[in-house]
Amino acid sequence: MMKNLTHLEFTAIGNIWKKGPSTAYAIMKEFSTSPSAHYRSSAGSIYPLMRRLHRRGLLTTKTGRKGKRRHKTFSLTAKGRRALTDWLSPPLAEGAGSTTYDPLRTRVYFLAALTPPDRRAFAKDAKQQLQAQLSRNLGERERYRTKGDLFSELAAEGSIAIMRARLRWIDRVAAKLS
Amino acid sequence: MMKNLTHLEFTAIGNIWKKGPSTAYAIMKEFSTSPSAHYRSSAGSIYPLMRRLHRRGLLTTKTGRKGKRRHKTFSLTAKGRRALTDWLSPPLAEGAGSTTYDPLRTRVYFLAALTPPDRRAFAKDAKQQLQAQLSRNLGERERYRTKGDLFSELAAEGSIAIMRARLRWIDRVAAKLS
DNA sequence: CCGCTCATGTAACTGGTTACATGATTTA
DNA sequence: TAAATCATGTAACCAGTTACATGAGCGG
Repeated sequence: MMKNLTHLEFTAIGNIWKKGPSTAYAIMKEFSTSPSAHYRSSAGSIYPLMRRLHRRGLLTTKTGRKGKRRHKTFSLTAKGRRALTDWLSPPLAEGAGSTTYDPLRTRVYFLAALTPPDRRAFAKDAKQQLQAQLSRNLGERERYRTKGDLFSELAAEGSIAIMRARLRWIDRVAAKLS
Repeated sequence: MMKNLTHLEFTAIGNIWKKGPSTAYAIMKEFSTSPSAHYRSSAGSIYPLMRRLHRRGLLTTKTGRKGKRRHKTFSLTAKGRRALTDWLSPPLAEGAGSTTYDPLRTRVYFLAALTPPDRRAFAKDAKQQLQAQLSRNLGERERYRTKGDLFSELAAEGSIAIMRARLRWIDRVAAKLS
């Protein structure tokens, strides 16, 4: 009955559930401050998305004013709430546990196309990027911890675990290159 | 000068470099047998993609025949080869080392929307999916090992490392839920 | 001879990107 | 008072999805 929403749509719904009634702008900001590159979404995607969810009956709108500035606040409907819990409940959509996309890994498949010194340069650069990202993720977890947001903290621990695994892996790759 | 190709385009180029001249069909099959959900591409994306790369001068075509059946074989040009090495060389495109998208992690952010028993059901299902995927990844590595394809084997080790990290993480999540 | 695989494509659609455009309010 | 932020949107574009369509060759 409820056909497949995109991951962006689910995340928007989830955000509204978590933070309460929000403007499209607030959702957009939330995405853009996320450490994951997947959620760097902009006005061009988020405003049509909110309209879509509204048309589908997952959100209600209320237009407010603050001085001369209007703003539209979106709230979850019962149907929207249900969409969220369905998304979180088994059976999880195929692919939820499947291999994630990793642009570094994809590159390693073709690393033989480089000369040995260039391969090492690749590994070095990759490692630096991973380390920089890891410290950002550690900061993110701290912020959630101090806010007392347990589930976001657990999620952030997920990214940390993955970043550490990728770091150890890239070290192994580098070791094989020398 | 060489503006951004998509990850799919780079992977197609990489495949041709690795396997030599290939038909669009062969590339398509290669993608569809990949364990990563990102490469489940189909005719509708791959044929236009190859044409695009050809128009851009990264590939050349040669039309052959086998009986009455025609097939177009694509080969890498020098420019295509250069696009591949550029893609693999530092500085790696921003985001190559950034946090990867993980549909399980995204869900955990909103897990508080479920009742405690449903949260545990989520974790259980997630774990099963991860385990199933992990064994597929182990098989993949074995296949590469026996073929003697070192870099693909290293790449496969990357997915294994990540899958294991996710498994340990989901266990920690499950532990926090009880 | 039936069904699968090889092989090539097209057409309609859709979600997301980039860039543009506007204007009010807040802050340095 | 200038710049940043809040807030809303549109328009052109593009890559990838789904579904359709065709036909040769091969193995059981």
